[in-house]
Amino acid sequence: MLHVEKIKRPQAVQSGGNVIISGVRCLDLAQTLDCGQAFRWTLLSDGRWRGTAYGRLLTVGAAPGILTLYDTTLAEYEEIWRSYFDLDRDYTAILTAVQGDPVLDTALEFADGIRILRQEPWEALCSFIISQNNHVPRIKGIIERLCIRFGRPVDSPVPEDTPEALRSAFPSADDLARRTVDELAPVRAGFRAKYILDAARKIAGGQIVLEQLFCIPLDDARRKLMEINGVGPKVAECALLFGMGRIECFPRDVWIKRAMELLFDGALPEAALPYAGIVQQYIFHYARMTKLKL
DNA sequence: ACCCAGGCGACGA
DNA sequence: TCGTCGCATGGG
Repeated sequence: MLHVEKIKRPQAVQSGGNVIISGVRCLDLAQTLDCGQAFRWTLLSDGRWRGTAYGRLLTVGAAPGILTLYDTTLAEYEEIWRSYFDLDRDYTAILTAVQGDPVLDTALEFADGIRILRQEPWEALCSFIISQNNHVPRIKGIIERLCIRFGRPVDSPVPEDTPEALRSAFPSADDLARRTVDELAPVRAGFRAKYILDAARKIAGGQIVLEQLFCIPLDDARRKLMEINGVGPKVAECALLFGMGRIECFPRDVWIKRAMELLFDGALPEAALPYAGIVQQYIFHYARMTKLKL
């Protein structure tokens, strides 16, 4: 007997030069692109967002249940953006699974449109090396200057009004490995410059292969990343969560430490543990939005 | 002007 | 192993 199948997977169609994706749930672009997980997206005056990832420039807009990717193709959607926006993961099911704790539920109301983007591993690692002891606006500035100075031009058509920084891809580890601390000075990364170079060199030299860290045991992956000077437990956790799809990772920055102490008595609810990384981002966003103080 | 930030490494006890 | 301190810089 026939029955109407519930649409679980988003459906994408080409419409003129754009790709329109329907059946997209739990995606708020402002929350997702400006919640401190990625640093290369900007809000345009018309309400759309523009950013650069995987060497491509993208302009994206959203309506309830609909995501529109402008000036791109279904092929590029399948190659990059479907995974980037984590569209094959059922966030509704995750929200349902972790609900039940009154405090966590409050955080979820602030943040239930956040998705964990699947960023490039090297970009995530390098970005979170830069993030240490730093404010989000300044992290963005450093990454902008790094991309402008050392990144290669994006492999996409670039609209006229595009900010300079988005015209360049994130510089590869290979390209950065050849630079010196002095050459990085204009980026104004401070004491982090030497950390960026050590990371770039260990990856360019093959001592660390980021693609291997997607599926090996977590503690092995953590140890490997922490071979880099300037990568400790927090940065390693961020690289694994945001760059290598390890959603059980739980980076503890100052905001999360405050929230855990103040709101959760030190530990997440049991039901949240398999999705700790996603829940972490909900809590991070909630804590910052409410200026949570001890 | 001042505080502090999606921390980490070095150092001493 | 654990607490403390300096680090470069600049946004709010």
